[in-house]
Amino acid sequence: MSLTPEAFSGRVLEWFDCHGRHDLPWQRPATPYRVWVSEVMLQQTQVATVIPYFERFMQRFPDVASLAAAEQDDVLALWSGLGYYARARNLHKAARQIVAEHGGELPTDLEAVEGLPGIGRSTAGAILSLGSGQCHPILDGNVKRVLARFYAVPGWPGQSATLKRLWALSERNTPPLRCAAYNQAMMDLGATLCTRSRPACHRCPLQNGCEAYAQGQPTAYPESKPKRPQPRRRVNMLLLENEGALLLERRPPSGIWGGLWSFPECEPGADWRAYCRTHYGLEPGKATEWEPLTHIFSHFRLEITPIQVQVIPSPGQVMEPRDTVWYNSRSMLTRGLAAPIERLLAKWSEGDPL
DNA sequence: AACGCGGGGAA
DNA sequence: TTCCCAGCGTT
Repeated sequence: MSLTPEAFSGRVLEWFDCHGRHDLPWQRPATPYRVWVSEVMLQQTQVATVIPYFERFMQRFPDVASLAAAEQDDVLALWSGLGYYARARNLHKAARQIVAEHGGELPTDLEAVEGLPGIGRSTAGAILSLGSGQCHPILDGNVKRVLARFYAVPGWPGQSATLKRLWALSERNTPPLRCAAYNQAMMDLGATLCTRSRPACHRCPLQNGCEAYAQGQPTAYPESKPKRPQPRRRVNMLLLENEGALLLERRPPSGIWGGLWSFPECEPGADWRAYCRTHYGLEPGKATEWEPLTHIFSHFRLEITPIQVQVIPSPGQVMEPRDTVWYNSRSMLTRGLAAPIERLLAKWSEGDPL
């Protein structure tokens, strides 16, 4: 015999008033724009990590108009280190779309919000409930976990049947009154008590009635994604150095580290000296191979072998038309950099004090 | 070393 | 419709 929706949301709201989070940066004030930016940052990232990024972002881009007017480089620069850079590209694209198609204000219609790049059903529901006082259900990772445990929902949320059930449960329990508080409460519950490992069931307002708890194994829900072996990829990164500066090149607009700045890459077996000449018009000289470093993605591991090469412009060769810049450790770089690239630059700067 | 996160786009 | 992609922090 499970709880009525009113009883479920009542318990959650009562808990929220005492133990929920009421002073997150995007809650004061909770405008649609601020909630939007925060929700996108929170899509793949935990609250503690997001907070400093959010503060910097709001300083630089306080509203839709300033974000829309910015260069993508400046947006990616503020996103450097957060990961999943498609989020930043979509945020920027959506801001321009809002200026072009919605008069510079976030639309207040659920379907219109959901139509913006980077915003799906859950993020749209969060923006309009937390930011505009409307009532819509949400289903982020925290809510999925709480509901999957309380109702012992089998399967993992990547399966369409499981996802459908979870959405139905979220819809059913979301109350028309205090909807924003309820949504925030469910996220807080999942983030602080009903955590992935070691949930604090003894403090949970939903303990009584929770089917996973009754079974004695709350962490069995939601089931985890079936995993497969991870392929390994190797790449050489060329740290081309000339007069105390390193060559950086912008990566293609989509894919890994899309739009970010990185080093020229070359296949492990390839002739990187010839590669320097033909693609960059640079004559390679003295070279040092660094210790490889491994960067882990969810679906593969990337083994990077950095090769530091002294280069001079080659008289006979011309650099191909490429999006490049010479990085000098004294110059402030306001461009997006992936985490391992940032580390390599730091390491290079240490070895090359100016 | 394994895990999880929300949405987009290709298959 | 179903996979596959992506980058960190946490455990």
